[in-house]
Parts: sequence; structure tokens; C-alpha cells
Amino acid sequence: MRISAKGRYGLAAMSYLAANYKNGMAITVLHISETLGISKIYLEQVFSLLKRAGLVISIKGSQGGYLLNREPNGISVYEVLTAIETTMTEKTDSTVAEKQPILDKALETVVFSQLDDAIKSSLEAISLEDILNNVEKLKEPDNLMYFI
Amino acid sequence: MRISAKGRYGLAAMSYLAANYKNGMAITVLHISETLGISKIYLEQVFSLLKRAGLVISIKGSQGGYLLNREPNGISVYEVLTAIETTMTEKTDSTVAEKQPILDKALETVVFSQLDDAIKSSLEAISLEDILNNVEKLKEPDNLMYFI
DNA sequence: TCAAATACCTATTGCTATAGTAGGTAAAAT
DNA sequence: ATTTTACCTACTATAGCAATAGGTATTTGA
Repeated sequence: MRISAKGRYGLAAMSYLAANYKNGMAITVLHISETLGISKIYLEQVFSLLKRAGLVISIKGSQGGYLLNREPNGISVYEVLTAIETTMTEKTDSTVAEKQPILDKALETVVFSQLDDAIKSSLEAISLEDILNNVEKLKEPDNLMYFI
Repeated sequence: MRISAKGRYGLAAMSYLAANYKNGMAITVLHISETLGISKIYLEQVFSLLKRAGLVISIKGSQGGYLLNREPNGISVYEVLTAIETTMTEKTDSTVAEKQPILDKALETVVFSQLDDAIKSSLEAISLEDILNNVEKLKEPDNLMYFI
């Protein structure tokens, strides 16, 4: 699975909004771009996609910015990535379909649709809260790996 | 998951070799390219990768061609695709790592490595034989979809 | 032994998607 | 009003993909 920079930016930005969700304040793209080290104007385009997907709410004007539209527990990584990655589960159409439609169909059934399902259920099971929990765990100074 | 045309070509070609495995004869790239409707010189490059990965054996010269190196049951779709797709599980390195290494690490742990595992185990569970079995099933004339 | 058939190799081209830039307009707050 | 913000469209540069081109090396069979 190749996940583009755009997808990673989106996940990082959404995680940041999630970390500040309880606070209730809108956060600007400029602030996020500086905090995470992402080009501001590029990140704007990412937020455009996130908003279109209904994952964030925007507030225009001074003191405006973005907010999660749902609580971190209710937003899955799958939703975030499908909102951003255009070619998430897309497949280039193969010329094999013309000469060997049965083989093509078999590949579709046995391989590609199963793979799509595996990816989907894997990413649907991960929420923004899961990411935050791991961030907190990594922050613990006594997080020494005694058991490794 | 985006799987390139190259990957699809490789799977189709390997399935074709699998279908003719018991026969024991080498099959030429030209023959496969014509049967499947794939550019011959492009398919040659695909076979170069498959050979490098040890999935096929080649025989040079007249009456030469390619053969599976193992029985269809022993070759997984994962092996075929990783032999071909360079960016299978690759991720573009994000600039987030520099300013927010903890968040970046959390995303790596919670999202990307889990996704890689899901993709890997999903594709490892599918063999070329599974594809052939589905092809046979689709060929049955009485394969009417009574239950749909 | 020679010609045909094949794998095998490297370089080149055109195209598409991605990453990022540029330069704005619209709306809201102070 | 001015500033701050989201929001929009167009543009550029680059990289990887799909495919082409033009060979060499090796084996078989006539």
C-alpha cells in the first residue's frame, strides 16, 4: 500500500485536531502547518478534501480555523485516507479483460476485492483516538522496552 | 491499494503458467502476450522481475520459454506482487517526522505497520491455485447465480 | 554449421499523478 | 475598515509508470 504525502499530512493534521478536540477552539491551517512542518498552501488543499468529506468543520474569518466534526473516537483512519487519497483502492484497468475475461474476473474476485476488504477493515478499526493513545504512550519517560 | 498494470500483468501471466504447469512445457513470452493481450516487450520486463525473484525458471533458445519454479499451490499472490511492484508497501517520507517525531512514530506504529501486516497476510493467503480454482468455477456453464 | 527462435539487457519516450507554488476572492471578527 | 482567516483556480516541476526500440546471448533443429 502506497500512501502519499498528502495522506500522511491529512492523518497528522487530523491527529493534531483530535489532540485539541476537548479545548473546542478552531485551529488555523497556518498554525498546523508550522507545528507539523508542512507547506501551508498545500495543507489548505488537504483540508479542502477533509471538509468535503464532512470530517471537519470550518470557521471563516479572524479567529477562524478548523475543528473535528466528530469526536476522535468516531473518526477512523479509513475515512481520513479515503477522503484524501484518490487512488486508494483504484486499479488500473488491465488489457487482460478483453482477451481473457474469465481470468480477469477471477483475479478481481479472488485477489483484488479480498485485498480491498482487508485494507478497509484494517483501517476502519483504527480511530484518531487510537493514534492519540499511542502518542501518549510514547511520551511516557519510563517507556523503556523491558520486554523486548 | 493501488496495483499497477505491471502487477496485474504479472498475476495474469503467472496464472497462465500455473494453468499449464502439469504439462511441463516452457511457454514463451510471445505466446502469453498474445493470449492475454499484453505488449510482448513490456511483458518481458515483468518476467525479468519474476525470474529475479525466483518464481519462474527460464529456458533460452528455440523451444525455450518460462516455467513456474514451484507448484501453483506453493506460490502466493503476495510473492508475485512484491516481486513486481516496487512501491508495494513503500511510504513517501513525510516532513512531519522532523518537527513531530512522536506523532510520526505513532502513525507508523498504529497505522502503517498494521496496514502492511493486513495486506501481507491477506495476499499471502491466496495462491495461484486459488485463482485457477475460481477460473474453473466461472467456466461452469451452470454457474447461474441462483443464490443472488 | 547456420538460421531461427528465444531469453535477456539497456536506453529512450510519452504520459499521468503527485507535490508544491502563486495569486487571488469571500467572509467574519475586532 | 482592516486584518485574519478559509476557499478557489490555475500553474509548474518532478517522478514513476507504461510502453517502445534496438539490440546481444544462447539454444534448438534443419
